[in-house]
Amino acid sequence: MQFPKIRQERLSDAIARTLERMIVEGAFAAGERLPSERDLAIRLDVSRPSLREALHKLEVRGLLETRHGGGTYVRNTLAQQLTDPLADLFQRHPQAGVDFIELRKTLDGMAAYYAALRGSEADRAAISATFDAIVAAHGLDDPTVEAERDAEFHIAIAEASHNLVLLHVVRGLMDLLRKDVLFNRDILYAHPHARDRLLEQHRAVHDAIIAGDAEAARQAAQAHMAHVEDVMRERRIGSAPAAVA
Amino acid sequence: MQFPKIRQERLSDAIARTLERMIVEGAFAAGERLPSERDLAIRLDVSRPSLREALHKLEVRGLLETRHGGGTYVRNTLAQQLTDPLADLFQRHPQAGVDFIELRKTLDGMAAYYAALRGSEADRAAISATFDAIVAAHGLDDPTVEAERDAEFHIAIAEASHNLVLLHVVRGLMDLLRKDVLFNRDILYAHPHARDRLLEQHRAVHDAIIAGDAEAARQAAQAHMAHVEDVMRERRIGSAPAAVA
DNA sequence: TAAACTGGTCATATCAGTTGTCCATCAACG
DNA sequence: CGTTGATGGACAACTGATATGACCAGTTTA
Repeated sequence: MQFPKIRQERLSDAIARTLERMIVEGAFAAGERLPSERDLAIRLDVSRPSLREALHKLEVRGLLETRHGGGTYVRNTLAQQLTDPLADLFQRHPQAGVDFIELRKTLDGMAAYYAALRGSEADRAAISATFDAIVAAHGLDDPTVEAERDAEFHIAIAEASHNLVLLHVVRGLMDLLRKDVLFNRDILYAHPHARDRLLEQHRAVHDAIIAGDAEAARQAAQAHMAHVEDVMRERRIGSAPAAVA
Repeated sequence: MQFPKIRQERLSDAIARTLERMIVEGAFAAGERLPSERDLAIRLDVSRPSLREALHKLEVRGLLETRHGGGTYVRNTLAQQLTDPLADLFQRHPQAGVDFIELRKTLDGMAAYYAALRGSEADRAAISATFDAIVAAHGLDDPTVEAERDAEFHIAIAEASHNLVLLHVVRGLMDLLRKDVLFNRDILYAHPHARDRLLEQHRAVHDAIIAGDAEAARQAAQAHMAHVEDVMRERRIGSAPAAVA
């Protein structure tokens, strides 16, 4: 029988992992200075030498840079430092990004279907609110705001489906997407014309759900993801995986 | 800004968690004697006092029982000891079992569709092998064997879909199912007539995939899960959730 | 019935982490 | 421009966790 060797994690590794996750999740922006070592140690409830050991590890990996007497700063290029196992899967399998979209086509279609079927007035209000936020973001120069509203729109639909397991899975996948490990979503929103197209697709999904037309909602959601899939495939032709993922 | 307190796990807790997972996953059956402390300590690559501390924790929780000079044994009633977060979700939401099946209807339909579309000769051979194992198990009195083959059949189909993300999600959900936290699957297989029906449905899925008929495969897989869903709903009427979950 | 194997206990050594202190550098302010 | 405060850098001493090794008591097996 196979027994796994037990490896106890060093405290400094646990600290490093926590700080890395906080950086990835946006708690600290690139270029931002971290709280002082003394302050961080108190907040994380660890000793300063242990914290310093962790900070050193992150610095060695290029995530941070420290200046004697000046503080500790977050460096750029964070996305590719991720260590999440699923992210690792995506990174080791260039095909996985397309697989992800393919799965989402099915899941989002299902979510839209049941949202149209079961959504309450409150659900429809929430979906409309997130769609209105997309429309508002559409007028901005910065495409990342619209991309973020996009994620919120899909979560609202999954919530309206009233299927807890689906919501759990969709949330997990969207959280991964938010970390930008699948593909650079900004590419998707880079051109205003492309953004116009995405907005129309979102509008179709929204209108079908509000109208209570389950099958139309499913079709619209799947058409939307099929379009995203096509863009994904186009982008991959001639591109190194690293440039996209 | 909110900072999580860092809590380093004790070695004995890590050992306990590993042993618990092995027990839950069937590495040790109820009533079975564990390897000796000296042997386990070597295999897990930890010291004997640390292992003993872990075993003591599991004994206090009722998972194990030790006899001076006689060995350490696995006790019964393990399923309710689970701490997996998703399992906790299911336990706190009696509706989640039906949600799970509803999601699987979509995921299994998708898996069957792509398995029929993309499956290689090796994939079809693997699917046929697992289906043959179901047929062989069908003739046995013990329905749990057939239920286990059922899970392997669905995993083989997900593998044949050649979508890594789908496979990952399906594996995760099937692993949860294997832990029996969703519903007592034995109910599903309790009556020979019910088992006959499930076998026919599996056969329809198998035949459509082997024939390369993607849409028929999807329909068959979804019909199968719709039937399971119906049985789930019937069983829930008049039953306390705990009796089923 | 004795030997081997098991669980039970514990002294000692080693290692990881904490506490506390001090030094060097840098930034802000008067 | 000098001083002060805040920052990173370093380390000795201490504490707690874990490992090593040895021995005792109970059970099983040959």
